[in-house]
This record gives sequence, structure tokens and C-alpha cells, in this order.
Amino acid sequence: MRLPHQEPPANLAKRLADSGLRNTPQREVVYNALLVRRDHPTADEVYTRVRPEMPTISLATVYNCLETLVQCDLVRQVNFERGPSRYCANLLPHAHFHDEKTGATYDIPLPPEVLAHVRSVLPAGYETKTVEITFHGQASGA
Amino acid sequence: MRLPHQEPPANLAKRLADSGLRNTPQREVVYNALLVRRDHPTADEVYTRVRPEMPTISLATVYNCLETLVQCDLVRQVNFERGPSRYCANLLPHAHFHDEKTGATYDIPLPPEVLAHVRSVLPAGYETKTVEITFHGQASGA
DNA sequence: TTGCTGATTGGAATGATTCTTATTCGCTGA
DNA sequence: TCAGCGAATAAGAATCATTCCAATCAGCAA
Repeated sequence: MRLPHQEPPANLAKRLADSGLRNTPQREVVYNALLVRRDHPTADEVYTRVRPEMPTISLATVYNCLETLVQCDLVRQVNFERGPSRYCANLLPHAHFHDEKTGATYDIPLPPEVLAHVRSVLPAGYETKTVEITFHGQASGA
Repeated sequence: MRLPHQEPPANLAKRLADSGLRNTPQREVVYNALLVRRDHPTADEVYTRVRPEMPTISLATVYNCLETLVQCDLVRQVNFERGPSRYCANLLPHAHFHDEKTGATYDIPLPPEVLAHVRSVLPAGYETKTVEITFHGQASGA
């Protein structure tokens, strides 16, 4: 059984082409880093993870690649509490749980009916593309 | 009829005392600035709004006061998309709507049952204190 | 009045991100 | 295959929000 949120990396080239952008080795390794370890790394963390494989890549390029991926809708950029941005390759509807003790972030799947219910609170005249839901608290190991 | 989200500023002294903190003129003007104009200002905007009344206040103090107010649960700090933090004196449960065109932020009241429904997606073992819900889109004038 | 503690100031320092500029790359057409 | 062109990358400077720091300052207690 293939996990539905495991987008095959082949999508990258297609999505880039659809946006009129080129595929490059840098974009591939950056995207792959996000697919391989889905722990919401910062740009800097992606940078250090990617350098063993591509030692000449620059931090600026990592930032550029991440921004490109976000614009191609392959990656979600996540910000809470004024720290560095974090990046997330899970494209299924999900909320984030932010553990205030450890700082870790977990994906929480979001059933369509919950999402619909949340959207229903919007008065007429508010057109929304995306909804972000973030829980703050702490996750017990149990 | 008094609007339920209009906390009388008298609360400030009490809340500060409850936390073992002092009330100061700086904290008062900063808190008042948030009550008077509830448009989710940044620290810098609060700074410029407050200076006419208190020209000697420093930006660092504005940051300090805002942080204090947040810790006393009198003010919510809001972050989206890696801009400066914004501050919100509305303590009723509400979501935020962020207009991507104008950059404005609107409060969207959140009925308790919606909030409960959202919380219900959390698996066992996730203890949460706060939930943040942010819509991104654009609000039509109509 | 004299200390004491917490609060405020102003400026320096930090950290994440963006900008700038030069260089390189990859593709297209000759 | 080669020249030309625009996009992408690299390296470092610059920016912006925020925090830190050291020196006062204010209010209360002895």
C-alpha cells in the first residue's frame, strides 16, 4: 500500500515545467530532503542536510529553491511564533501540532468535514484559498 | 449593551498584580493602544501610535510591554507569513482572516462547537491549550 | 532617606531572510 | 557544434524585526 501523501519526486519536473521553470539538481536535492525526512526543517536545516550530497550549494540557493517549491504548490511553508520558517512536503489537508516543550511539529490529518465546518464560519464576502490550523500544547509519549 | 470583548482597561492592573508584576504608565498606554484600534498592529505601529502620548517611550519598552501583556493573557500575539508579529486584544475565541491583497487582518468569531469539532481531530496523547486558525484569501468589499 | 527590585532606555548585537552582482548553466537557433 | 540569451546559482552585503545589555529610574519598605 502506497501512502497517499508520498508524492513521487517525478512530480517535481512536471510541476516546475507547468510553472515555466527549469528543473535543476539543486531543486531536486532540496525537494528530496523534504520528502525523505518530514520533520518540518528550517531552511538552515535543509542546507546542512543537503550539503553532504551537494557541497557547493549555497544557503541563498536553498532559500530560492524552497520558495520555488512553495510557489509550485509542492511544499507548504509553515510559520509559528516568529522563529525561522519551516517547510512541509505533506500536501494532504492537515493541521499542525506544535509541542511547546520539545519544539517538534506533528502533522494531524484533517478530515474534509472538519475543514468544511471550519470554512463555514466565514461570512459572505470572504473568499479563502487556504486555511491554517495550528495546535499549541504538548504531546505525551503515551 | 456592552460588547463582551471590550475588556475594561481596569483589568490590566489586576492581571498584572495576579502575575506579580507592576502596573506602569508604559504598560497602560501600550495596552490602551491595542484596545482603541483593533487592527492587529505590529510592535512598530504600536510604537508610533503611542509616542504622541508618551514621547519618551522606547521601542524596546513597547516590545517588553507587549510581551508582558501576552503573558498575562490580555493580548494575543499573531504571526503569519514571516512578517513582524501582530498583536490582538480580542480575547474571545476567534479565527483570523488575512487578506492577501491588502494585508489587512480580520477577526472571525469562532462558535464553540466549531472549536470543539476542530479539537476533536487530535489523537489521544495530544494536550492542547490553544488553537490558531487562519484563513488566507481576499475579502470583497461587498 | 536609603535600599531594593523590577521597569525602562538607548544602543549594540543577533538571526533569519532578502538583495545584489557576477558568474555559470542549459537550451535554442544558426 | 557554436554563439547568444535568459534563468539559476553563488557569495557576500544589506535589511529588518527582535533581543540583549548595561546604565539609569521609580516605587515601596525599612
